Amino acid sequence: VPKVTQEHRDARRQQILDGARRVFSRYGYDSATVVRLEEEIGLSRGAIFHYYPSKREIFAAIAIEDSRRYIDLLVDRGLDEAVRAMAGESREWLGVVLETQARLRHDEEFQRRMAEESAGDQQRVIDWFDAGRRDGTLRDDVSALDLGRFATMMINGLALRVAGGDETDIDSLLRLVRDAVSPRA
Amino acid sequence: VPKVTQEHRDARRQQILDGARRVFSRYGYDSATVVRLEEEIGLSRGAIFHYYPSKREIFAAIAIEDSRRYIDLLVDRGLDEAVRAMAGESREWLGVVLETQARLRHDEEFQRRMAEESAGDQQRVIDWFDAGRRDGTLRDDVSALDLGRFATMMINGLALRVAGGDETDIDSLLRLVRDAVSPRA
Amino acid sequence: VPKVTQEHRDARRQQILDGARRVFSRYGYDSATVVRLEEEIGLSRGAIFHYYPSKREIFAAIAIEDSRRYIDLLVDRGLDEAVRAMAGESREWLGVVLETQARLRHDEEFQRRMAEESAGDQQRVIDWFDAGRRDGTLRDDVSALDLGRFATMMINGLALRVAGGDETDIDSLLRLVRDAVSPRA
Amino acid sequence: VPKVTQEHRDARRQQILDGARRVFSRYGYDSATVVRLEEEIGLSRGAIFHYYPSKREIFAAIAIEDSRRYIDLLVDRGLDEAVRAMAGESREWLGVVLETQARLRHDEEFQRRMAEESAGDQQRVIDWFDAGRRDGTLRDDVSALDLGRFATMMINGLALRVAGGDETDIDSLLRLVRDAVSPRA
DNA sequence: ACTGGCGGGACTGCCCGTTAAT
DNA sequence: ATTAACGGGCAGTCCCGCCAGT
Repeated sequence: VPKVTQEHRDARRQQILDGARRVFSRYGYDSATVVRLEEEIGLSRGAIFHYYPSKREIFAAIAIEDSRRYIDLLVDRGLDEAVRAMAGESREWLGVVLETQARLRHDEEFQRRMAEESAGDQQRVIDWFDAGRRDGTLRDDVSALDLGRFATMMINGLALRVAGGDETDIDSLLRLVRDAVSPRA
Repeated sequence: VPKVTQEHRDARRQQILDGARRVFSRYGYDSATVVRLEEEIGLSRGAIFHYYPSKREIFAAIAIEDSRRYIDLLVDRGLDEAVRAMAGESREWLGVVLETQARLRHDEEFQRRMAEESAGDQQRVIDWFDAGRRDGTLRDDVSALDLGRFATMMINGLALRVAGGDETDIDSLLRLVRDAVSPRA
Repeated sequence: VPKVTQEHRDARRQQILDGARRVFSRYGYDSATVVRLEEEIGLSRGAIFHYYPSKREIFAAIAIEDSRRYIDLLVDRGLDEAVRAMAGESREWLGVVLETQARLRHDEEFQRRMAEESAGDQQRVIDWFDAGRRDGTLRDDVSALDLGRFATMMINGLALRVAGGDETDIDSLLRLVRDAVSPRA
Repeated sequence: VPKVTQEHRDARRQQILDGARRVFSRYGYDSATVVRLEEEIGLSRGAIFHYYPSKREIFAAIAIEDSRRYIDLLVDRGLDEAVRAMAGESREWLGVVLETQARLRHDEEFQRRMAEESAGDQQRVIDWFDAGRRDGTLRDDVSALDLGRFATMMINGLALRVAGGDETDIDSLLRLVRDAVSPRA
């Protein structure tokens, strides 16, 4: 009769996600073996698979959590702040962003999973860009959809840089990005 | 089929690289098993490992070949044309670009290998941007190095999009990129 | 079958060693494939490699176990009894003695492993011969070290014979050995 | 139209056997890969397999050659000289003696091959010991067969020592052996 | 709730011998 | 006679997930 609280369960799930995030980021999905997950998380195989049915599901949960966090950042604080925040972010998070892209490319099942889960999130991004176009802070000769695509490309490209360990002059970068999306003189 | 001409050997090596590129791009490095390589290349294990000592070396050879091709494109035809060409490029190539980034992040040995191999290539990119700044086609309030970084980020971000199968309005994208790197009015 | 007693684990380890000994002895180290180990031991790859990290380590464990047993025999019961016991021994044990010699010759890593492990055992043999020389049961015009070497050569040679399946008249052999090591008239 | 002499062919066969002996002795039968044979012999795969149908046959040829040489030594020069010569012999030869014993134990096909080939040789050894018994240089209370067995055991044991790289005081050893086989006072 | 023993599939790379070509 | 490309089998071992046991 174990009888544990919901809080305990939630804490365990978060413990698993946090440990797993570090491992996925450090080694990549395939080299993130279950043994490494056990070590980093501090729980046994059995416990981990008690909360999540498979390694893939653990990764999906992390991917969704982090993707949502990135969109919140953009919508709440704006592109400028979002880029700046990301550049200063932990390499763990960025590593997961990129690993997610890799899974999306190669794992159809995972692709479906994420499409379902993040449909609403995509819309929030487009809405945000649309609002910017209407209030004059963003150029309106390019569609909100294309602006969104551009922003995502930037972010992904940036993640690739930072996660790869390369130096980046964030101010120069922001100047270029701002000039790309601002209304033309 | 021994005592064969150098042409034959070169053709075989290219056959291996071309088949392997498709497999790496389609499945990712780890899921590109040797069985899949055999099937796609059309040669047996024995033949493949006769020409390359390991799967890793095959991948490295492809990565170097493709990286060089991407830089040639930029230097010879300009950023605009390069982006346009890439967007229309085969998903195989883009897949390898991204898979290369992933290996760079997780595989230190591979990282060293590539650093040695591509030292000169990096310089060519910076030189090209420097020339653009001096003849007034690129803005000069941002260093050539930072312009190069921005371009690489864009390219990588684009690769991520295209390889992921997403639609992209290339003209809108180019307008944004051009406005980012052009001299301010 | 987890959370199991220490007895269970010890029994499993012994089960692995006993099965493996038969296979190593029957086929030799290289031809003792993991499949054959699985069959003879009656456990899966997963189970076997759960207890020992590699085939080499399994062999080392057996070699150490058997080497110790042979020395105990000599020290406790004397050369005469030891030879007699060995000649009547299972071919498994003798096979391992010889396979150990082979590994020692070709596998430097294994050589180091065994040297560390059996340093003390070598001394026990020399001490035993030294005691024999002093109490007059062994000749004293040859050093204890050389007597020990002779005995080991005998034993190994005998192992080679018995393991090879050849008949041996053990009484004749013992007469020769006794006359070799006894004090001269 | 190659047109080579019989001398050329014989030289090639000897070249193969000599190189292969070194490799078999150094690495053991299984780890003596064909690549290593090629390197040490200085001929290509094709050439080697042109003269011998398989690796196994090369080894058998060496084993027979060396076994005959060892018996010649005993019969022509006596036990004392034979032991002394062996102890000073190249480790290559001794290595092959032991590797032969290993093959005999594990490879039935090889066992048959050698039995056929060396039937006459065994008889020569027994005859030699029988002669020694009759002319009084060897004890006659032990059969020639058992004396032969003892000698072979000693030789094999010695080979094991020397090939293993251990030091041996050959004079002490000879004293022990001589006292074992000489007529009792 | 949590542990860890265990099964069995799959991976890369090595190895021997054949054979087309010179 | 000699080369080396090539096929394909097989080796060790790692890895995920299941489930018996506490």
